[in-house]
Formats: sequence, structure tokens, C-alpha cells
Amino acid sequence: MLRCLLNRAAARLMSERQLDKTYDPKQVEERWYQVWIDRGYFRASVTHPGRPYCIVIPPPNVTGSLHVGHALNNSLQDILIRWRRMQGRNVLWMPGTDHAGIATQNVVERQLLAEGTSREALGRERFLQRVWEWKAKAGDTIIQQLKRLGASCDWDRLRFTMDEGLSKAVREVFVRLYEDGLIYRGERLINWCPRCLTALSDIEVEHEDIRGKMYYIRYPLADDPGTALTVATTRPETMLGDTAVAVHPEDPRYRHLIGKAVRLPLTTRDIPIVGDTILVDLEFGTGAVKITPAHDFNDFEASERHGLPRISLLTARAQMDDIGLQEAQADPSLNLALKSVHQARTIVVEALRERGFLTKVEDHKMAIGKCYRCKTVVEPFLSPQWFVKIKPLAEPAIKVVEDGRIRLIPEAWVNNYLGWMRDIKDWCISRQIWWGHQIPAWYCTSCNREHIVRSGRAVGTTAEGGRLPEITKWNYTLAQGAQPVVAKSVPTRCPDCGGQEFVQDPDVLDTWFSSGLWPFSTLGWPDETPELKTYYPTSTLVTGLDILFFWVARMIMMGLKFTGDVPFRDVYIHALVRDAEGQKMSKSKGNVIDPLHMMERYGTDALRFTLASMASPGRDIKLSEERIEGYRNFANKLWNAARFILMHLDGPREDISAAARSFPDRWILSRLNFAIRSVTQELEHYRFDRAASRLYHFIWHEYCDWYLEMVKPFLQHNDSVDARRTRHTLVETFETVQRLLHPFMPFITEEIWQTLPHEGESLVIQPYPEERPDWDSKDTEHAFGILEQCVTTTRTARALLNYPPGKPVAFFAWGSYEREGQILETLQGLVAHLGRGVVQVLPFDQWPSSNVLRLAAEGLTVGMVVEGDVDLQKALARISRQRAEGAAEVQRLEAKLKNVEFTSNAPPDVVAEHQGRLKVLQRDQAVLLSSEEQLCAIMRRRAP
RNA sequence: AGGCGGAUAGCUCAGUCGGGAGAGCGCUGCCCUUACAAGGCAGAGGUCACAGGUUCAAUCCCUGUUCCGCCUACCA
Repeated sequence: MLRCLLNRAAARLMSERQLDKTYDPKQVEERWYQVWIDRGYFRASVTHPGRPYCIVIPPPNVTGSLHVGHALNNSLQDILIRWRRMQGRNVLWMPGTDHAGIATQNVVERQLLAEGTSREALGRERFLQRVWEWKAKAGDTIIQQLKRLGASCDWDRLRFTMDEGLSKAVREVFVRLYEDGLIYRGERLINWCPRCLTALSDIEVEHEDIRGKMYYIRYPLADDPGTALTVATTRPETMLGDTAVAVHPEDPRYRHLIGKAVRLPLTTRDIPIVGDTILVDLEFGTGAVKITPAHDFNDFEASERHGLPRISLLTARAQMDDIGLQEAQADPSLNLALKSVHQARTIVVEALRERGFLTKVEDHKMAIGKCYRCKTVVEPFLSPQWFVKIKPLAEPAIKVVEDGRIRLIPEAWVNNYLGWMRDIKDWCISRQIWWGHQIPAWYCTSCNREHIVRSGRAVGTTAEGGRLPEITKWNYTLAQGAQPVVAKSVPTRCPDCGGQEFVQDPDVLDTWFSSGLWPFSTLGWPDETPELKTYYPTSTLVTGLDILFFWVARMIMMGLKFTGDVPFRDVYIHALVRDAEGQKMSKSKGNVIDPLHMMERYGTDALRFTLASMASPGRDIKLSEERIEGYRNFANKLWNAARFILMHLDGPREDISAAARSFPDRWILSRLNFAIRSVTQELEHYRFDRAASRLYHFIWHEYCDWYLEMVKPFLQHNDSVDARRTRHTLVETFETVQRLLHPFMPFITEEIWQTLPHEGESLVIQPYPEERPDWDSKDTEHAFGILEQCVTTTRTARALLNYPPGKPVAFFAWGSYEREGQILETLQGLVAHLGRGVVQVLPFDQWPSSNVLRLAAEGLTVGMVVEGDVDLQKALARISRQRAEGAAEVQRLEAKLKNVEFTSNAPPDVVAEHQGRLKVLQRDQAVLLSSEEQLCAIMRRRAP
């Protein structure tokens, strides 16, 4: 015990001179990242040699904070980027942030609320100033966190979606689309968030199933109140806005009623009965459908088909609107004005019931839409909005994916993408918020006409409501505090009426409008910059599937339209990160794994490696802290391998020809080459998980568990030829390992690499390992297989029999001496070293020789077949025969064996069960095993 | 409602020629062997969801069923 402690103390003294015993990420990461930045390794230049390789970062919200989804997304990008950089490509990783319109505005509005004020109170200009201030303050956070993650972006090129350059691109795109007739303004039914007070596009609405109710309401015929049509609805409060009832023209129940009218309950209005094949499903409900054009998308379309009026019952805050109620001729005694939708429903249902119109209420499963930013229930809302006519843009975007000019990885998403694109609806791009790119549309105050210009400058404000063009009144009324700004300079003169004053549209563009331009706007478009020429189309896009439609689809459409080329070649789509239970991470559930906390605790490399190893295609990632801990241990393992190697490097190194290399050296080079080949292949196929797993297995199990163990005897005598050569291979292989692993674990590999003998100033710019066919050695790997079996067999037998660790074990092999036997003989030293204790290798065909028996008499004896074609039954028969014929010597020795018995007849079931497997039978039976097919011999320890 | 994905060890998951059932974590036993106890060695543990079919042979291919997840969606 004492000796052990002393040994450990001595070892610690020795090692502390070089590296600490455990890897401490903290003091390594910051230091190296600063060096990399200072030396400009991440800087891209169009003049760099090498084929361009470019990734544009999915820009995170400028005021956001790094969550685990970012960590995954950016770890994978950094792996690709570092790998390609080391391969000598001209690499650009373009970083940037997104202004994230609604999300950011909401954040600042919450701050204002806490201060007891509001954006309306501040007014548009001061509010925007406030957001810019917040952006200046918080905008750096996410960037610093990405740096912490090791992201090797070219930070000098950092862009923001509301930069002047990018804003210019946005206006240019808007104008060109307008000129091409692909942008239009119109009063349409859109999705409206009554909390954010803005329109949303279709995909910004999240659907959620709820248990609702279906209400059946009688609509009496106007000319025959005794007869009634019964309609079914889930939203009875909107019935006041009905402007027709539809039935199927082939429905025998109702077809004779088409053209007649019903008296709408709770109102004094008569509304027509129309025939409609699209809206009405004969099988569903009662077969009669109320048409409420201002509050339902289908009904809106039906109203277009039949030329029906639209009555909007709701205010922007989703309250019952006084004017709308009057228009609907609703019974004033109901007192619905300014009641919420929910209250209105109660009132209307109660009134219908009292007056005998409500015939039935039943449970009904239905879906409601919620705002993706604030989860408020959205309302279909009639309002003037800007739209992009999307079909002409979608068609080429479908084609490039069909053609394979853009590859989606995994391919499973192709169908999803195509299906969505083929069914795509016009894109509502106007938002009634303030934070974003204001729409470059100006209205003449005299004639109301709109003018779209590339640049417009406001020169004076007016509070005169009278000066507002009719066309913008709704928008300005809604945006209280947004003072109309009059422009006298641009456009200079209204071409239609000669008017000289203009008011800009107060709305801003959907955030995704500007991020849709990201791949080319960040490279300088619309100018023909060298960057654009060099790096566009970009190479790979790495993104989560949650923004496939929001962002990726728009980039493809915009890229094709404005550059005539695809924005990227490959789209790698990774999964969502969930918690260990598979739940979506959210702050409210409290199941968030904070990547910053993980980096702090386990090191950035461990986090990155975890995320990479879990990035299997087609499955969500269930992240757990234990997993990260496991890879922290992996980093530590690597670290200690480095310590071991450094500890043995004091001494000369000698390069030698391949032929003269030692067995362990030849073996590890062959395995290393295999690792290089597979890691590279897996990366080319975006199989980060497999690449990571190969690295893990190679480094831990092949390199550390076997190679470093095998090498120890070679290093015993410091100046020996063996030691000199081994040192050379140690450096050669371990340096290669650092390069191979660097894209995954950039920090620890740099730290280790710098302490190894090396050429060059940083691992970041070293070449990535390439295949070395001359390192391949099938023979060596075959021999290693035999060695491994011998060693494992010995250890297994020893463990199961509780055989003392230090006591010798005899080992004998069964096979042809010329082949495997000879191999084993040459590896005797290694078998002895790895198998612990004294091991003798004997050709098995001498068995039972006196040598073997002598060993057996002394202790545990292990034998195995090393050649595949031994017939078990025959072999066992031979053993019996030899014993029966009985060399006197054999019998004499056998008699001496107190506790070991040789069994010449393996039980048939044992043979059947264990044939071909390296396996020990039972606790009291030692042995023995096989190479490929055959069980070989069984020794039984007698019970004491 | 449609589409897609998944179901393999206690847990999380690999397994893309149709022939060997695997890894990590967890668990059990032994071991502080001079790189590493965040370690080493060994071990237990599976009807590859279910039912059919094709085949000499199926975790893998086909059909159907069940359960879970996701995406899309205008059934009032």
C-alpha cells in the first residue's frame, strides 16, 4: 500500500512538469480562441488559393441568447468549416444576426411595460431608437457565445439584416418584384395576432388541437318562418357577420331553397341561400353552411365566388366592433360592443338558446391557430396588406430540388418540401409593427396612388390627419404614435397627378423577407462584388427543420430570382434538440439545458462532440447531461494519452522504413488509416454521428486501450532501438490524431498539438489527414485479431475463475504452426504483457504435451484454436486417443493435477451453443475457445 | 384528414449488399497495473413492436395492424 502511494506521488511529480492530470478546459479555450482571432485564421479572402467553400450562418436573433439548438447548429457548421479549411479550401463562414421583427419588438415592449410606458406613448421614432439601443447593448451577447462555442466565422464580415447594405438589398428586391408584378397590395383576409397587432403569414401560425363545441343554429326562411335551415358552426359569435348560407346544389334536401333567403337570427337582416359545391360537403354537419366572409378563409373565398358583402365584426384587438355590429344590424340589446370573442360567444349562444334558435350543442375536436411568437389565438382578419405572388417564384424553386441542383440531406425532406412548395399560397409580407424594413411604398397625398422607389427620404412630419391618403388611414390609425412622415423630395413629383407630397406606408416587411436574401445580400448584392463572384452559390446550408419553410424555401426562391443561381448546393437539415424525456425544451417547462452552463461545466469540446455524435439523421436529439459527461471523460482520456506520450518522449526518435516497424506500430498505422478514411467519408455524407463514433472508438479503444498498452514494453529502455522507433511512431500517429479530431474538438487538440513536437504555428491551419494506403496492413490486422483473442481469452478465464492477477497463466494455441502458431510465437511478448503474468505460447498440435501439462499443474491453462478449420469433434477425439495411448509422462503429470481436469468430450449442447464464439462456459469451466468457428477444449477446475 | 419518421439491451441510440445482433450510459464482479478511478479488465442483459408474405436464409424487402412523434391542412 505504502509503495503504491509513493509510486503515485512520484508519478505525479514527474507528470506535473508537463501537463496537469486532468484536462481543464477553462484555461485552454479562451487562450486559444484569442490566438486564433489575433492571427486571423478565420479571415476569408477572395485571393486565397483553393476551391471556395462557403457557409452562411443561420442568423440568430440579434438580442437572443445561445440555446442548445444554436449550439448544435453551429457546432456542425464549425466542424464542416474547420474540416474544409484544413483541407485547403478557400473557406468563408459568413456570420450575422437577424433583427427578428416581432420577437425583438415584443422584448422591448415588455421592457417598456415594466417601466410603465408603451411604444404608443413613445411614438415610432423614439421607440425605434430604443430598440436600436437595446440591439447595441444586447446584440453582442449571442456573438460572444458563438465564439465561446469555438465558431470559426470570419467575424470581420459580421452582418445584420438591418445594416445599410442589406437594407439596400431589401429595397432593391422589393422594387424589382413590384416592377415584375409579383408584389401587390390588397384588402384580404389574413391571419391576425390581436396581441402583436399585426398580420402574420400562413406559416407563422401554429395549429393546435382543442376540444371545442359544435353549435347547431336554426335560420328561419324569410318568407316562411315556420321552416328553417339548420347550420352547424364552431364559432357562433361570428354568425352576426353571416352574409349568406350555402347548400349543395345537388342536395335534394335543400336545392329547391337556393335563391330564397333566411332571416339571420339576432339581426334584422335577410341573407341569401346560395349553392356552392366547394364549400359544402354533403356528408358533413347539416349540409347547410353559414358564410361569414370576414372571419373565415373558406367563407372569404366563397364570398368572392358569389359576390357577397363582407361584414367585419372585430376590432384589431379581437373585440366586437361597434361599427361592425351596426352594419350587421345586430340586436343592440345584446350589448356586444367591445366584448371579447369569448364573452361574445357566451352572450350570443345564450340569446340563441333563449329565443329558440339553438337546436343542439355537441363536443367537437377542432384546430385553432396561434401566433408563433406569443401563442395568442389568431383571428382571420380583413385588412389591407402587401403580398408576394408566390407561384412564379415557387416553380423554379421546385425544379432545382427535383433536378438535384440543390440537395436536401436527409433526402426524406424532399417530398415535404415539394409538397409544401406546390401548394404554396401568396405570401403576406406586411407587418403592422415598427421594427423592421419599412415598406418602400409612398402614397401621393393628392391622388392616393402608390409609388415604389428604391430610396425615399422623409423631410417633414405632419400630424394633420387630413393630409393622410385614404389608402393608409387604416394602417396609421392602427399604428397609433406612428406619425405620418411627408416626403417632398422622393419621389419628386407624382407622375399621375403632379402632387408633390407623399406619405410612406407605415408597415414593415416580414422578417423572413430580408433573411430570405441572406446568402447574397451578405456578399454584397446587388453590387457585383468579388465576394459574390467567389463564394456564391454558397456550398452548404446547415439548418434546423423548423425553419425549412420559413427560411430555406424563401432563400431558394429569392436566390433563383435575383442571382439566377441556387443560393447553396447542399442543405443539411438537422433535428430538433429535445430534453432527455423527448419534450421540447422550453423555459416554462424548466427542462432547458443551457449550453453555456454545459460548456462551463464540461468544456466546449465535450458539448460539441456530444452534439455531433447525436446528430443522426431523421431523429430528434434527446440530450442528456450524462452524455455530455461521457464525452468530457473522452476529452480527459485524450489528455492523459498525451501525458503518457509526452512522459516518454525524453529521448531520441528514429524514423524507419515501413518494413522495419514494430508490430504495434504497423497495426496502429493501419487502424489510423482506416479512421482517416472513414471519418472523411462520413463527413462528406454529413454523418457527423458516425464520424464522431469512429473517432471515439479509434482513440479510446484502439489507440489507448491497445496501442499504448502494447507499446509500453518497447519504451522500457530509453535508448533502445525499439524505444527510438516507437517514439517516432507515437509522435507521428498522435499528431495525426489531433488533426483528425480537431474539427470536432478544436480546443483540446490545439493544446495537445502545441505540446507535441510539430511544425507550423497552429493546428487550425494544418492539413487534414489524408489517406495513406502505404499504412494499410491486412496481415498485421489479422495477426492482431489473433493476439486480441488470446489476450481476451486469458483475461476472461482469469476473471471468471478468480485467478490471482499476478499468477502465471499458460497459454497454448491450436492450429498450424506455420500460420497462426508462428504469428503467436512472434507475439509472445505482447501476449505476456497484455495478458498479465507469464504466458507461454505453444502450438496446440503438441497437446497434451508434457510442457502444457506441467503448466497446467502449476495453475490456469488456457488454450484456443487459432486456425479456423479444426473440427471440434475430431480434435477432442484426438485428445482422448492420445491420453488413452498414454505417454507415461502425460499420465504421470495428469495424476499430479490436483485441481484441473481435461475434458475430452464437450457436452453437445455446450458445443452447439458456444461454437464460434469467444466465450467462457461457466464459472467452473475454464475455457477455451475459438478462432472463427470452433470451440476447442475445455478444462474443468475441480471444485475445491 | 393527408404525408413523413420512429418502435432493436434497464436508458439513449447505431446497424443504407438479406447471412455475425452492436455502442455509449447504467448495472455486477475484480483491480489504485508508474497516462488516466473522469480509469483498467471482465460479466450479466435482447422473441430487433405485432401478424402474415417473399427467400435456402429477414432487424433489414413486401402487405396489414397497434402505439409514439413530427409536418402540412379550409371540413363548417
